[in-house]
Amino acid sequence: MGETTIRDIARLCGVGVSTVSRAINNHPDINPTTRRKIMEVIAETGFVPNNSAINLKKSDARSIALLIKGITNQFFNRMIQVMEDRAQKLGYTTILRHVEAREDEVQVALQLVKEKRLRGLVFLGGNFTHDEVMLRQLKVPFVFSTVGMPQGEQTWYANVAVDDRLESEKLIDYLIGQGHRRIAIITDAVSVPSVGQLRYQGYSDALRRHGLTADPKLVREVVPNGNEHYTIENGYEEARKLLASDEPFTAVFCIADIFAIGACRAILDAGLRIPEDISVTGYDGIAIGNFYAPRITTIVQPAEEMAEETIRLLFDMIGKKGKPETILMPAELAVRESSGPAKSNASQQAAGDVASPLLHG
Amino acid sequence: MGETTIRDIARLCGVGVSTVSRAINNHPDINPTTRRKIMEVIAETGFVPNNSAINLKKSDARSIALLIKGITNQFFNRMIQVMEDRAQKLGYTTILRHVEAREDEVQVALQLVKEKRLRGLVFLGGNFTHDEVMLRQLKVPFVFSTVGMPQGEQTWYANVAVDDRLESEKLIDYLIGQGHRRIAIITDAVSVPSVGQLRYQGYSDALRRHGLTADPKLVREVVPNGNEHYTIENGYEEARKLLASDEPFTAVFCIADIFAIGACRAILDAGLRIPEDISVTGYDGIAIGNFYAPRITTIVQPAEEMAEETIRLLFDMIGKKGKPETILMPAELAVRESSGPAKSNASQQAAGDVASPLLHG
DNA sequence: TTGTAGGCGTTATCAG
DNA sequence: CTGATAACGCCTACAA
Repeated sequence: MGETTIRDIARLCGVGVSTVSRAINNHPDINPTTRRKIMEVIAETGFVPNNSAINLKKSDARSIALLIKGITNQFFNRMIQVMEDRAQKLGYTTILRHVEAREDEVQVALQLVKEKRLRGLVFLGGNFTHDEVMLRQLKVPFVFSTVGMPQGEQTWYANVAVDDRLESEKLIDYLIGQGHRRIAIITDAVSVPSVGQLRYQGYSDALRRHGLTADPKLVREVVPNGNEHYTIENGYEEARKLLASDEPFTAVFCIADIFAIGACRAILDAGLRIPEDISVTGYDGIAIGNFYAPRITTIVQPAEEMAEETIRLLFDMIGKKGKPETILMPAELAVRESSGPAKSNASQQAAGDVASPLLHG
Repeated sequence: MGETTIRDIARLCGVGVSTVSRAINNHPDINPTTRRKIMEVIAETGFVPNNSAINLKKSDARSIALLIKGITNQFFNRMIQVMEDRAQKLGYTTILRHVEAREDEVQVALQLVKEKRLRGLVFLGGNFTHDEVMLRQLKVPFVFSTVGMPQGEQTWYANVAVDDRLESEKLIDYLIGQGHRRIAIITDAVSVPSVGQLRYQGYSDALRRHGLTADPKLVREVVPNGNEHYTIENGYEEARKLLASDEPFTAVFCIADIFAIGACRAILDAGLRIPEDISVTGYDGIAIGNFYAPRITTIVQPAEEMAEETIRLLFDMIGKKGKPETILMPAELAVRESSGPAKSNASQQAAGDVASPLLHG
């Protein structure tokens, strides 16, 4: 026997299928008694309508989807809440879809739009190098949010993000202001368009502006292990290598808080102090960064505001009122406990000596 | 114009729909030339088959679903990887579905089974108090994994979990062995069936066994803020209240690592040292616990093994070879930096004095 | 090797 | 108010 269908219910109640359908969907023109009776049978039977059939039939779903890349990115949680709330107020249903690292989000989007008859969608996170041909095939409005984009570059699609490059510069400016000159960076691939690249550029720009230059020996790219780049372990590992290289530095800029936490642990494991020996800074403003010991100095992205702008932009486009815009939101430098003034050269040398035995042991 | 369909492609290629279908699904009996031509047109057009229609049609999908409750639970990531891998090796497709805190996972399961013609499913996390009537309506095999269940209680459905009660006892035994007598607990609702309850019972049992008694003033239940209980913030808040109460204690058992991290921060903020003044322990064994400063002493659940057992059990049931079993896996007590010997009563008092000004200030 | 037709479960239209 | 019936887009016998 296959699953129970709406016809079984109809037969059981001695009514037509359309009547059952009306009962299920709260249609107005149906006898309350009939309705009650049908609902009773449905409850008894445990009948559940087949979603595929519903989707297939429906032409207008009044729903949007949120495609989330990077399940572990705690930063998105708050944004999702806000977006769902706003969409609901506009009478829309929100479909959440987590996209695995190996999946292509545009491909997923294409499928989902067909399957669920979406009115629009939001890409949360992920790379921003997309196959334009595929993207063009998306016939509904969409917004890239929190994805980042090359500074100044104009795109034909909507984009809400923090100016990664600028904010990184802000952070490096602060470190330089604290007397740091040898500043390391732990980042994601700098050679492919990504937030990693943008944040690296900001770092590099800021150094140059101050007459300094990015020392390749202080630039560490995490090696993708498995399919998730942004892990504590990766941050730990790169910081460890940095320390083991004996290259002197007084601060390390991690392009994600999650890296910063790993880096902190590596530094502590090497017997060094934060921030007295080495300052550590992150980027993102995730919750845990403010609970770590020491609390992580970072760039806090305005999650709620970004979520609101994203939804506003999307619905402007859905309502034909708006065109794709690029919106750059301001972020905030939160100076906390993991950073401070650079130590003098002399003591820096001493710290290196202390660390060495541990590192090579 | 509606979306392109398989018929449009057929017309464009001057062939029948079944030929297109065959091309798409890699059927053997089709002329390679025809096939290539069709694929070309599909690529040009950007045609994507409608999933709803496919699901509706299919009677056998050879797929299972993983229903994940608690998006933030990093502990699940590794388990999911393993499960997907094993299922794939068995020729099955895995569908991942994140269940929001407010959603009922059984309801979601019921829908999904119909929609996707699932062969079986796994519930990852969530409460274990389920509507048995609804659960019975699930006509495919399913396994609750990492959900926990009352000790010794036999269920009619399959279950893979760590013996939460026993493992908690183990942890408390260790603390008592370290000389701790006043041990606080930060837990989730103890009055509803949940891992929070089980772990609380283990705590309480262990104390009793040692002739101690659980002091209600040292039992803190997190207050659900929003819909996610397991947050760092909640751990922080309860620890803060505990400290503010001036009730003396030398250790705190947090029933989740995520609480432990919050608790650590609260203790450090109060000017106390870990573990010299207060020992902190967690439960779960999530990655970040081992990178926190101090590293968190905890119960490490065997993620991989649990995942394997879950899949084995599920497929035994799918293949009619097996019946629902309850499998309790052993977990490991990882003693790390956040716990140590209890301090003597005298110095404990002193610490209280130090902390007071900060707490009441 | 290819095309035609029927049906998957639901909703909407249109008569009764 | 209620009940047939035709789509929705795809797959799969079955026929050619």
